[in-house]
Amino acid sequence: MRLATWNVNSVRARVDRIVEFAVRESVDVLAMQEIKCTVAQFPFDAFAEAGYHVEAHGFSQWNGVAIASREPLTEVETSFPGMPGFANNVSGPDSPLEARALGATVGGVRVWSLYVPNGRALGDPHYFYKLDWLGALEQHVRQTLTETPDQALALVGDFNIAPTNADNGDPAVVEGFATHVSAPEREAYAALEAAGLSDVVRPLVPTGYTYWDYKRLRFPKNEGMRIDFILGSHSFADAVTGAAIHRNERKGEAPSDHVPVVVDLDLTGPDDDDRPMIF
DNA sequence: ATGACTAAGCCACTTAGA
Repeated sequence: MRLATWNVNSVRARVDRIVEFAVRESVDVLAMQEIKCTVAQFPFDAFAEAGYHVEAHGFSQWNGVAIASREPLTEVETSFPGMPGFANNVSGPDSPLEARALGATVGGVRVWSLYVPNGRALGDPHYFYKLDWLGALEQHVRQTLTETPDQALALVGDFNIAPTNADNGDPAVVEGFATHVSAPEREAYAALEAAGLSDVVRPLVPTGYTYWDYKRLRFPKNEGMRIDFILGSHSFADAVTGAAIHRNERKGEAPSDHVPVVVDLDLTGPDDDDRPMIF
Protein backbone atom coordinates (compact mmCIF):
# COMPACT_ATOMS: atom_id res chain seq x y z
CA MET A 1 0.00 0.00 0.00
CA ARG A 2 1.21 3.48 -0.86
CA LEU A 3 -0.05 6.13 1.58
CA ALA A 4 0.38 9.87 1.06
CA THR A 5 -0.48 13.02 2.99
CA TRP A 6 -0.78 16.47 1.45
CA ASN A 7 -1.95 19.85 2.69
CA VAL A 8 -3.51 20.85 -0.64
CA ASN A 9 -4.48 24.43 0.34
CA SER A 10 -7.88 24.24 -1.42
CA VAL A 11 -8.90 21.05 -3.20
CA ARG A 12 -11.03 22.99 -5.67
CA ALA A 13 -8.22 25.33 -6.74
CA ARG A 14 -5.98 22.43 -7.84
CA VAL A 15 -8.09 19.28 -8.09
CA ASP A 16 -6.60 18.29 -11.47
CA ARG A 17 -3.10 18.58 -10.10
CA ILE A 18 -3.95 16.53 -7.01
CA VAL A 19 -5.64 13.69 -8.91
CA GLU A 20 -2.86 13.63 -11.53
CA PHE A 21 -0.30 13.27 -8.75
CA ALA A 22 -2.22 10.43 -7.09
CA VAL A 23 -2.57 8.53 -10.36
CA ARG A 24 1.00 9.19 -11.55
CA GLU A 25 2.49 8.07 -8.24
CA SER A 26 0.12 5.11 -7.80
CA VAL A 27 -1.09 6.42 -4.45
CA ASP A 28 -3.58 4.04 -2.83
CA VAL A 29 -4.58 6.28 0.07
CA LEU A 30 -4.27 10.08 -0.05
CA ALA A 31 -4.97 12.05 3.12
CA MET A 32 -5.63 15.71 2.41
CA GLN A 33 -5.71 18.77 4.67
CA GLU A 34 -6.97 22.32 4.10
CA ILE A 35 -9.49 21.27 1.49
CA LYS A 36 -11.08 24.69 2.14
CA CYS A 37 -14.62 23.70 1.22
CA THR A 38 -17.77 22.09 2.50
CA VAL A 39 -18.58 18.45 1.78
CA ALA A 40 -21.19 19.65 -0.72
CA GLN A 41 -18.51 21.61 -2.60
CA PHE A 42 -15.95 18.76 -2.71
CA PRO A 43 -15.02 17.67 -6.28
CA PHE A 44 -15.88 14.01 -5.75
CA ASP A 45 -16.36 13.30 -9.47
CA ALA A 46 -12.74 14.01 -10.41
CA PHE A 47 -11.55 11.51 -7.81
CA ALA A 48 -14.20 8.93 -8.72
CA GLU A 49 -13.19 9.06 -12.39
CA ALA A 50 -9.64 8.21 -11.31
CA GLY A 51 -10.87 5.29 -9.20
CA TYR A 52 -10.91 6.81 -5.74
CA HIS A 53 -13.50 6.68 -3.00
CA VAL A 54 -13.45 9.86 -0.91
CA GLU A 55 -14.50 10.67 2.63
CA ALA A 56 -14.52 14.43 3.20
CA HIS A 57 -15.16 16.63 6.20
CA GLY A 58 -15.52 20.39 5.85
CA PHE A 59 -17.81 23.09 7.20
CA SER A 60 -16.66 26.22 5.33
CA GLN A 61 -13.76 27.79 3.44
CA TRP A 62 -11.58 27.20 6.52
CA ASN A 63 -9.73 23.98 7.36
CA GLY A 64 -11.33 20.78 6.08
CA VAL A 65 -9.82 17.29 5.74
CA ALA A 66 -10.41 14.32 3.46
CA ILE A 67 -9.12 10.87 2.59
CA ALA A 68 -9.20 9.43 -0.94
CA SER A 69 -8.70 5.69 -1.28
CA ARG A 70 -8.78 3.04 -4.00
CA GLU A 71 -10.30 0.62 -1.49
CA PRO A 72 -13.41 1.60 0.46
CA LEU A 73 -12.88 3.42 3.76
CA THR A 74 -14.63 2.11 6.86
CA GLU A 75 -15.25 3.26 10.44
CA VAL A 76 -15.20 6.93 9.46
CA GLU A 77 -14.99 9.47 12.29
CA THR A 78 -14.86 13.28 12.05
CA SER A 79 -13.20 13.89 15.42
CA PHE A 80 -11.18 11.98 17.99
CA PRO A 81 -12.42 11.63 21.58
CA GLY A 82 -11.81 14.76 23.65
CA MET A 83 -10.96 16.93 20.64
CA PRO A 84 -11.58 20.54 21.70
CA GLY A 85 -13.46 23.05 19.57
CA PHE A 86 -12.76 26.72 18.86
CA ALA A 87 -14.95 29.70 18.06
CA ASN A 88 -14.89 33.40 18.86
CA ASN A 89 -11.41 33.00 20.34
CA VAL A 90 -12.66 30.46 22.88
CA SER A 91 -11.35 26.90 22.87
CA GLY A 92 -12.60 23.94 24.84
CA PRO A 93 -15.11 21.12 24.97
CA ASP A 94 -18.08 23.49 24.72
CA SER A 95 -16.88 25.32 21.60
CA PRO A 96 -17.93 24.00 18.18
CA LEU A 97 -15.55 21.49 16.63
CA GLU A 98 -13.55 22.50 13.57
CA ALA A 99 -13.00 20.23 10.55
CA ARG A 100 -9.43 19.22 11.39
CA ALA A 101 -9.57 15.44 11.82
CA LEU A 102 -10.89 12.55 9.77
CA GLY A 103 -10.31 8.97 10.82
CA ALA A 104 -10.90 5.93 8.63
CA THR A 105 -9.75 2.33 8.34
CA VAL A 106 -8.32 0.89 5.12
CA GLY A 107 -6.29 -2.27 4.61
CA GLY A 108 -6.27 -2.84 8.35
CA VAL A 109 -4.63 0.54 8.98
CA ARG A 110 -6.34 3.17 11.12
CA VAL A 111 -5.51 6.46 9.36
CA TRP A 112 -6.12 9.94 10.78
CA SER A 113 -5.88 12.87 8.36
CA LEU A 114 -5.01 15.76 10.68
CA TYR A 115 -4.78 19.50 10.28
CA VAL A 116 -3.32 20.68 13.58
CA PRO A 117 -4.35 24.26 14.51
CA ASN A 118 -1.85 26.88 13.40
CA GLY A 119 -1.60 28.75 16.69
CA ARG A 120 -1.36 32.16 14.98
CA ALA A 121 0.97 33.74 17.56
CA LEU A 122 2.58 32.86 20.89
CA GLY A 123 0.07 33.63 23.63
CA ASP A 124 -2.89 33.90 21.24
CA PRO A 125 -6.03 31.97 22.27
CA HIS A 126 -5.47 29.94 19.11
CA TYR A 127 -2.02 28.95 20.41
CA PHE A 128 -3.50 27.50 23.61
CA TYR A 129 -6.16 25.80 21.50
CA LYS A 130 -3.36 24.21 19.46
CA LEU A 131 -1.70 22.86 22.61
CA ASP A 132 -5.03 21.61 24.01
CA TRP A 133 -5.84 19.96 20.69
CA LEU A 134 -2.47 18.17 20.61
CA GLY A 135 -2.90 17.09 24.23
CA ALA A 136 -6.26 15.49 23.48
CA LEU A 137 -4.73 13.80 20.42
CA GLU A 138 -1.94 12.37 22.56
CA GLN A 139 -4.50 11.02 25.03
CA HIS A 140 -6.40 9.35 22.20
CA VAL A 141 -3.21 7.74 20.87
CA ARG A 142 -2.24 6.60 24.35
CA GLN A 143 -5.66 5.04 24.95
CA THR A 144 -5.77 3.37 21.52
CA LEU A 145 -2.32 1.83 21.86
CA THR A 146 -3.02 0.74 25.45
CA GLU A 147 -6.18 -1.09 24.39
CA THR A 148 -4.79 -2.41 21.08
CA PRO A 149 -0.98 -2.18 21.19
CA ASP A 150 -0.52 -3.97 17.86
CA GLN A 151 -2.98 -1.79 15.92
CA ALA A 152 -1.46 -0.33 12.75
CA LEU A 153 -2.20 3.32 13.53
CA ALA A 154 -1.05 6.29 11.45
CA LEU A 155 -1.38 9.98 12.26
CA VAL A 156 -0.70 11.86 9.05
CA GLY A 157 -0.98 15.48 8.04
CA ASP A 158 0.04 19.03 8.73
CA PHE A 159 1.24 19.16 12.34
CA ASN A 160 2.23 22.83 12.18
CA ILE A 161 5.29 22.09 14.29
CA ALA A 162 8.96 22.01 13.25
CA PRO A 163 10.24 19.44 15.78
CA THR A 164 13.92 20.40 15.50
CA ASN A 165 15.82 23.53 14.46
CA ALA A 166 16.93 21.65 11.34
CA ASP A 167 13.25 21.49 10.34
CA ASN A 168 13.00 25.27 10.15
CA GLY A 169 14.74 27.13 7.34
CA ASP A 170 12.44 30.14 7.34
CA PRO A 171 14.35 33.16 8.70
CA ALA A 172 11.07 34.82 9.76
CA VAL A 173 10.29 31.92 12.10
CA VAL A 174 12.50 32.58 15.10
CA GLU A 175 12.53 30.41 18.19
CA GLY A 176 11.02 32.31 21.11
CA PHE A 177 9.07 34.68 18.85
CA ALA A 178 7.04 32.43 16.58
CA THR A 179 4.68 29.50 16.62
CA HIS A 180 5.78 26.12 15.17
CA VAL A 181 9.14 26.23 16.97
CA SER A 182 8.22 26.97 20.59
CA ALA A 183 9.17 24.57 23.38
CA PRO A 184 5.54 23.74 24.35
CA GLU A 185 4.69 22.84 20.75
CA ARG A 186 7.79 20.69 20.45
CA GLU A 187 6.96 19.03 23.76
CA ALA A 188 3.44 18.28 22.50
CA TYR A 189 4.94 16.68 19.40
CA ALA A 190 7.41 14.67 21.51
CA ALA A 191 4.49 13.48 23.65
CA LEU A 192 2.94 11.86 20.58
CA GLU A 193 6.17 9.93 20.10
CA ALA A 194 6.21 9.01 23.80
CA ALA A 195 2.68 7.68 23.38
CA GLY A 196 3.98 5.07 20.94
CA LEU A 197 4.33 6.74 17.54
CA SER A 198 7.38 7.42 15.41
CA ASP A 199 8.09 9.51 12.33
CA VAL A 200 8.40 6.78 9.70
CA VAL A 201 9.66 9.13 6.98
CA ARG A 202 12.66 10.70 8.68
CA PRO A 203 14.80 7.54 8.89
CA LEU A 204 14.45 7.14 5.12
CA VAL A 205 14.39 10.84 4.17
CA PRO A 206 16.54 12.55 6.82
CA THR A 207 16.48 16.05 5.33
CA GLY A 208 14.11 18.23 3.35
CA TYR A 209 11.20 20.58 3.93
CA THR A 210 7.51 19.97 3.24
CA TYR A 211 6.31 23.60 3.21
CA TRP A 212 7.55 26.90 1.80
CA ASP A 213 5.74 30.21 2.36
CA TYR A 214 4.39 31.76 -0.84
CA LYS A 215 5.95 35.06 0.18
CA ARG A 216 9.51 36.37 -0.17
CA LEU A 217 10.87 33.76 -2.59
CA ARG A 218 10.91 31.14 0.12
CA PHE A 219 10.84 28.20 -2.30
CA PRO A 220 13.57 29.35 -4.74
CA LYS A 221 15.74 30.16 -1.73
CA ASN A 222 14.77 26.84 -0.09
CA GLU A 223 13.78 28.57 3.12
CA GLY A 224 11.04 26.12 4.06
CA MET A 225 9.86 24.11 7.03
CA ARG A 226 9.35 20.41 7.71
CA ILE A 227 5.92 20.32 9.35
CA ASP A 228 4.03 17.55 7.53
CA PHE A 229 4.52 14.08 8.98
CA ILE A 230 3.50 10.45 8.92
CA LEU A 231 3.61 9.11 12.46
CA GLY A 232 3.01 5.39 12.94
CA SER A 233 2.60 2.84 15.70
CA HIS A 234 5.13 0.00 15.82
CA SER A 235 2.97 -2.29 13.64
CA PHE A 236 2.69 0.46 11.04
CA ALA A 237 6.36 1.46 11.24
CA ASP A 238 7.46 -2.18 10.83
CA ALA A 239 5.57 -2.36 7.53
CA VAL A 240 7.22 0.70 5.96
CA THR A 241 9.47 -0.16 3.00
CA GLY A 242 10.00 3.29 1.46
CA ALA A 243 9.32 7.01 1.79
CA ALA A 244 9.52 10.21 -0.23
CA ILE A 245 8.91 13.94 0.00
CA HIS A 246 7.72 15.17 -3.40
CA ARG A 247 9.48 18.54 -3.52
CA ASN A 248 8.68 18.96 -7.22
CA GLU A 249 5.00 19.46 -6.36
CA ARG A 250 5.92 22.92 -5.05
CA LYS A 251 6.87 23.86 -8.63
CA GLY A 252 4.81 24.64 -11.69
CA GLU A 253 1.37 26.14 -12.14
CA ALA A 254 -0.57 27.10 -9.00
CA PRO A 255 1.12 24.85 -6.44
CA SER A 256 0.03 24.32 -2.87
CA ASP A 257 2.50 25.78 -0.38
CA HIS A 258 2.93 22.21 0.97
CA VAL A 259 4.14 19.09 -0.88
CA PRO A 260 3.05 15.45 -0.56
CA VAL A 261 4.77 13.07 1.85
CA VAL A 262 4.54 9.41 0.85
CA VAL A 263 5.27 6.01 2.42
CA ASP A 264 5.16 2.50 1.01
CA LEU A 265 3.90 -0.30 3.24
CA ASP A 266 4.15 -4.07 3.07
CA LEU A 267 1.16 -5.13 5.12
CA THR A 268 1.26 -8.83 4.23
CA GLY A 269 2.93 -9.62 7.57
CA PRO A 270 5.72 -12.12 8.24
CA ASP A 271 6.16 -14.62 5.43
CA ASP A 272 5.39 -18.12 6.73
CA ASP A 273 7.65 -19.65 4.07
CA ASP A 274 10.65 -18.14 5.88
CA ARG A 275 9.88 -20.03 9.06
CA PRO A 276 11.17 -23.51 9.75
CA MET A 277 8.54 -26.21 9.48
CA ILE A 278 8.03 -27.91 12.82
CA PHE A 279 6.18 -31.22 13.07
C1' DA B 1 9.36 50.51 5.18
C1' DT B 2 9.03 44.41 8.93
C1' DG B 3 5.64 45.42 3.44
C1' DA B 4 4.83 43.05 -1.56
C1' DC B 5 1.43 35.50 -1.74
C1' DT B 6 -2.72 32.87 -2.03
C1' DA B 7 -7.65 31.42 -1.55
C1' DA B 8 -12.51 32.05 -0.42
C1' DG B 9 -16.55 34.70 0.59
C1' DC B 10 -21.03 38.91 3.18
C1' DC B 11 -16.27 39.65 -3.22
C1' DA B 12 -12.75 44.88 -4.32
C1' DC B 13 -11.96 44.17 1.26
C1' DT B 14 -11.37 40.91 5.09
C1' DT B 15 -9.73 36.70 7.29
C1' DA B 16 -6.55 33.12 7.62
C1' DG B 17 -2.55 30.70 6.73
C1' DA B 18 2.60 29.77 9.46
